[in-house]
Amino acid sequence: MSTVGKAISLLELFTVAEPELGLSDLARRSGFDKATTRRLLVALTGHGLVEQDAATRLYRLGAGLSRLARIREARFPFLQTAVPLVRDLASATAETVHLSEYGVDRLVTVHVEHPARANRVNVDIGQLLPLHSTASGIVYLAFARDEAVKACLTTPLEAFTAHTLTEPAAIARSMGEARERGYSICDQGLEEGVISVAAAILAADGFALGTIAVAAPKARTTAADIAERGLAAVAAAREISMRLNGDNLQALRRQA
Amino acid sequence: MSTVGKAISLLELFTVAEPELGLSDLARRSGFDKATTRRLLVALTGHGLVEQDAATRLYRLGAGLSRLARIREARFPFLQTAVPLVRDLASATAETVHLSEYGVDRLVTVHVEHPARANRVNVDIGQLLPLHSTASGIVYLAFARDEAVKACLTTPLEAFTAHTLTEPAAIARSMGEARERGYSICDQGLEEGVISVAAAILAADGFALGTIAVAAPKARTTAADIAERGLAAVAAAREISMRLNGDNLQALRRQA
DNA sequence: AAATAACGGTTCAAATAATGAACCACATCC
DNA sequence: GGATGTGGTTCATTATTTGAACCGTTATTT
Repeated sequence: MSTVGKAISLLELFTVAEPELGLSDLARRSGFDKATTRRLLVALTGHGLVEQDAATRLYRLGAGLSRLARIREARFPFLQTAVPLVRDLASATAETVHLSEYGVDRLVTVHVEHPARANRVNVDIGQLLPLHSTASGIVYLAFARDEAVKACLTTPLEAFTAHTLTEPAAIARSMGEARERGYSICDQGLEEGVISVAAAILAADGFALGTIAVAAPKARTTAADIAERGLAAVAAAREISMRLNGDNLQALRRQA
Repeated sequence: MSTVGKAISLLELFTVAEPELGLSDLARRSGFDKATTRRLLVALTGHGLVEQDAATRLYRLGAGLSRLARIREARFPFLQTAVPLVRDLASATAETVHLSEYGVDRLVTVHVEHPARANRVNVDIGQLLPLHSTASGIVYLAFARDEAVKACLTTPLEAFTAHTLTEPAAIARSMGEARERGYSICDQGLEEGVISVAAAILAADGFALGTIAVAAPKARTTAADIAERGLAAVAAAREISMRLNGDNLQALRRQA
């Protein structure tokens, strides 16, 4: 792995659940030597991608990341555009709604709205979603470039639950259904007792760039709920796509 | 420079004004060899910090940055907390209001609200503000740790305009005034014809972590405007500080 | 339409930067 | 007091990065 890759993999150790980590901890988790880990952290800190708490000596992600993310957002106002519609969908469904964006053969959760009820599906910001075992992933693949689909289906697929589809053929079938319906359904593919629907958000070229998904406890979800949420997700995704691409008709080419 | 530093300095070439750059361009601006530049870009792309447009082959900042920035925000909800108050201050003053956060001996502009009028001060997201020649910088220093102040005042200070203060003693005086008033005033320190006021946002330890500033064309700004904006900025900064630190009284220790 | 220049991307011997075992100093904890 | 945990540092050894020269394409220019 390149030195740069190592440095970035240090950044990836920080999560919502554990946003601050010590040097030894980082070294242990990354598998790098303590000296190496520290040198990388110093380099990252020097550019503001990591900060060190003056008192606790713990490391955390730095302000430079906010800066870079905002520059990206200025070019690509994905969050800005999508968040209001995620909120609307969340209040309409009273279930967890999460927004993801494609990045390096996975989907990256960039926003989440949780309903104000105790029994709900919990999704963390920053969580990484595999493509083959989530509603978001399936619908993403359904509207993705062939290369991306091929790349996904030719690697061995992990089974997270007894329900996870790992056969390329089965996944292709799911994708086909999603393409027809406009939304995907994933029944406990990543976690037992969770059922999700998702719709694809399209870039100007007509290919998916991200997804919007509704996740709910299976116990209280009926077939009618699924259909209703699916259609609502499609409407939200379509609206986000249109706002992103300035009503460009090409955006709907594949979804039509 | 470490390889990691080089990779990050590539990220820093992207701005709001130029969010997409080609390989040769990046190599030229960074001063790295084309082969090196590309290897770094590949490493960054492999982790989602950079994306390459499939059609134009241009590079841009990647979705992974949004992810990391959101994880940071979850720990440190600076933007989430501050943006509404930035908006309020912008509509109250009808001038440009910008929010910055400290990062590696500069302030990083993380949010901006522009008034809906043609003649205004324009600030870009991601813009880096020097500490000695901006209202934000002065008030930051006024409430910063001694080390940070020392680090700033012991390096040679650039004069951006004829009005820029570059004497450590003059800057220390400005800082003192800012500490007394609660807000700083910077009269054309960075750009001719622009006058700004700023107030410090404090962390739980009582030291500044960022600033909120109002910037306006000097031509239409009276002494009364300055005082009014200053007090409004202080109120906004104090509110943000309190919300961030959960009404923790310690937050006001130094501002009291 | 041929020539030129600029683009993105690749190669491999040479040069340079990264590595990690052993080492502090300090803080708990038993 | 001894054992184990931190964060941080050193420097000979080692592995990675480097960049001139290369290729194939795609605009410009003549």
